[in-house]
Amino acid sequence: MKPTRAAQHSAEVRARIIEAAGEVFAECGFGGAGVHEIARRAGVNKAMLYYHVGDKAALFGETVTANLGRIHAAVAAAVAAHTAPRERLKAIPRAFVATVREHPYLPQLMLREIAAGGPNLPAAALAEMAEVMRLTAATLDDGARRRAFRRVDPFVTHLMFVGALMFMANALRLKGRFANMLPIPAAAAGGLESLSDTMIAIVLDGIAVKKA
Amino acid sequence: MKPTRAAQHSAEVRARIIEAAGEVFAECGFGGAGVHEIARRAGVNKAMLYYHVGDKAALFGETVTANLGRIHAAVAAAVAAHTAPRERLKAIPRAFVATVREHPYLPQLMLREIAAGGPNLPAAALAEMAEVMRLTAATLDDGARRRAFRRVDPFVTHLMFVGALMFMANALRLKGRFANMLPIPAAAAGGLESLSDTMIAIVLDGIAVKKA
DNA sequence: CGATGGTTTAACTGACTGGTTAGTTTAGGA
DNA sequence: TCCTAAACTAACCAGTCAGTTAAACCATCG
Repeated sequence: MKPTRAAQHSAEVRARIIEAAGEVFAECGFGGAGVHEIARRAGVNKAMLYYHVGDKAALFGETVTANLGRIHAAVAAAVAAHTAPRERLKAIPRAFVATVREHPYLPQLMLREIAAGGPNLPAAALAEMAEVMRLTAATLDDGARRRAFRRVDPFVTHLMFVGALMFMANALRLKGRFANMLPIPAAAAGGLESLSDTMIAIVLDGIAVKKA
Repeated sequence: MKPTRAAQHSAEVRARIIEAAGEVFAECGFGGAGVHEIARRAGVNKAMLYYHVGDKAALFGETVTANLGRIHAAVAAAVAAHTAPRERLKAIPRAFVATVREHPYLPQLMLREIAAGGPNLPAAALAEMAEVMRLTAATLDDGARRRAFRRVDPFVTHLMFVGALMFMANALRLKGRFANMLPIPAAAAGGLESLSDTMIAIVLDGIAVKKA
């Protein structure tokens, strides 16, 4: 009812802070990140972090929850946009990749969060994760009902997709340093999109030759 | 030529330090880890870290390289122990899992290292990684020659296996907090071994039903 | 015995950390 | 125009950090 100019500005500052926190936490980890640097990148005084958001842990929690929300929204839209099981399943990693393209620090942040074991993860963040997993499960179930998919464990499948994608997104940054010791892999040249598409193709049709 | 008692003791202290460093880096990340805590767990004075190994970055590099070496050795042994392509490929994630069972902090450490982008990774560590990837590639190539496997990108396949495994190993620690919001997944009850076996089965035979 | 050199220790330093607070500026309604 | 509350700042605090140093320990060997 009252989107006064002040309130708008306040929300914008808060958003800037959370975005900056995402970058810094992704680059340095929770322990390595400094609130001073977060304030610097957000272009605000350090005390404003505490005024608008809270202490370092709150900053972290807000950041992670916001990013999980983005992923959830993207995956939900992708699933809704397709009906054919195969295309629908393919769309899930693509939604991840598209979100990552907009927020390049996201995979780093997520990997760090998972590695940390989530001591600073609010329940809301867990709920977002569970929602996304449910979307994968529903897609797999729908595909199985329509005789397009075999019945596979949705929990394992989802973890595999997400884990592999997040890992790949981060591993890509090491590509340059591998140049001397490995033949440059074809699929890596196209970036994360290419890796993702190659992966989903392998998982859909399997590695083993089809038995007669 | 001179495994004097003193030199032996020195090597043992060094090993204790590197083991302790692995634990602490895994739990807290590079930035969050304190050299004081590493020394405490190793049961040595803080200054001994600098005497036997070096500064914090050196400690980290040595730790990561040592653990990658363990994985490399385990995977190499697993590949050598099997000849049938399917069994050989299955053995690779199992080797990972077995190594993780002996060193529970390993997946955490690896995930954090990948997330960090490896600024403290010595070339030796990269070389170990490349060697392991080559083992996967060789297994896939052998399987394809023997008409047991389709030709798939070995780079993507390897990253997918390793990424998914490391991610799952870490995600398992969140299992308890998901209990209220998700039906407890069957495969998760058996721990990482079960998840790994389920995953490899999915990837080998694919999600899609086989076309006639 | 005493000298030697690798090993270990406690004490210390200066830089930096997350977090607070007293006080100032700005916007908006009466 | 004045007043109030929100937004903001600079300075500061107490504690922690990685890293150093000088002195002491101790096994070995002449």
